[in-house]
Amino acid sequence: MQDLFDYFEQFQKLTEVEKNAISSTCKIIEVKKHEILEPIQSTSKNLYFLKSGVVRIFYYKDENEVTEYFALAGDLVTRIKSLLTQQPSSKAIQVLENGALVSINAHKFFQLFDTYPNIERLYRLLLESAYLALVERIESIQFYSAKERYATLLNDNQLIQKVPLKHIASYLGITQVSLSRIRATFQTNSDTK
Amino acid sequence: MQDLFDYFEQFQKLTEVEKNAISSTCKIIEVKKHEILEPIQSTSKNLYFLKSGVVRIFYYKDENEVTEYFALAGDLVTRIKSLLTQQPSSKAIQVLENGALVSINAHKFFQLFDTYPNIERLYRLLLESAYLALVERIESIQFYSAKERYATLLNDNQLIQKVPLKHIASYLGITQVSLSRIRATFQTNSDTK
DNA sequence: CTATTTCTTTAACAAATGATAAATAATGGA
DNA sequence: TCCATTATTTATCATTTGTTAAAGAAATAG
Repeated sequence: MQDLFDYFEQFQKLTEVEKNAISSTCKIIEVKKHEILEPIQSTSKNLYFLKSGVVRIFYYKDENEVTEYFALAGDLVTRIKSLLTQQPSSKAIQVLENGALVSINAHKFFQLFDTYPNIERLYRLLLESAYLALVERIESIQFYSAKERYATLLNDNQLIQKVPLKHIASYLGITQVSLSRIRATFQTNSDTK
Repeated sequence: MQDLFDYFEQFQKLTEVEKNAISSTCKIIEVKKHEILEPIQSTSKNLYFLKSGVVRIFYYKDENEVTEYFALAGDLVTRIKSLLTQQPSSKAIQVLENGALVSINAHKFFQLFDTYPNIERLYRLLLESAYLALVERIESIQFYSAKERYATLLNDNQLIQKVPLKHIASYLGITQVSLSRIRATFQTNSDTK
């Protein structure tokens, strides 16, 4: 669990008591490639912290899978809307590479807030950080071409090596064919446009 | 200030003491059409709650204005990245229709968190709500055509009547010419696709 | 190791959007 | 009210992305 606390403490310093309280809401689970960690239509009960491996969140739009989010080691993974509303989710969490994650019982974790304001603060800071990341993602989606977004992914991420390109395509909001075309232009001409 | 508290109490019930504490961080200001409330390159010090009028957040991408967000009465307005990082913002807040807003001093407001965990909770719940709205916006941007998004704006919003179409176009991530074309198809044929 | 399935690329054509220019329409200030 | 400015639409052509189909490459199960 140390890696989880290292991550948390980038946001908020925690006492041993607080860490123990958090530990009591967590368990470590191993996951295997292709496994559906949380299926579509289930109601989310957990937050996950990815220790190793790769997972994604995806959903269907008109028969087609759309990947909404990729997580690598050190990332948090949640179907947050379902978690907060306790409604069934239209999204699923799937494992793309074998790994291990910390599963945090959200109900128990949220209950800690009344006793430990510092844990609520940690959570608040995590949310702020996630919020900022989303704002940047919106700018990237809305105001950059697919080619520019792919170029950014190439720089930012080890993702390209680890996940099927069809998932990358839907994550970028384009078809796989279109992504192939874009990739082809990167072979010869390494502009970004 | 009552409308602000009505809004807040949808998220978290507040005591009189807490409301007074919040009031001490606020002032009401009147704003006029075209006024730049916070210019580009300034560092954001305030959160705003719009009592009346219309404002937008915009920035420049390659000489072109891009509208990121519209706020109507009852909405919160923040350049959140700058507010949280205290770095100069690449974005500006501009008034589109005369109105009034509650300006909340962020530094003072955040300081209340140590004394009033309930106010931090309120803020946390506001963040959660804003986060969910962003997730939905991403889905809307990434997986619906400009035409579908415009149709949604038509239904959801009084915005269309109140703000110049060029701002709507950049908000939708398309050119004004393209929006004009889309609007033309709505005259004859009221499909959405 | 081979066969089958899945993934990725390529091609050809269609549809949507962008860029530029010009024509109308609407708005705001003197 | 009239003029000047700004906003919106229309037209034309270029570019990007989508769709469908098929071929080639890679991964996986038996």
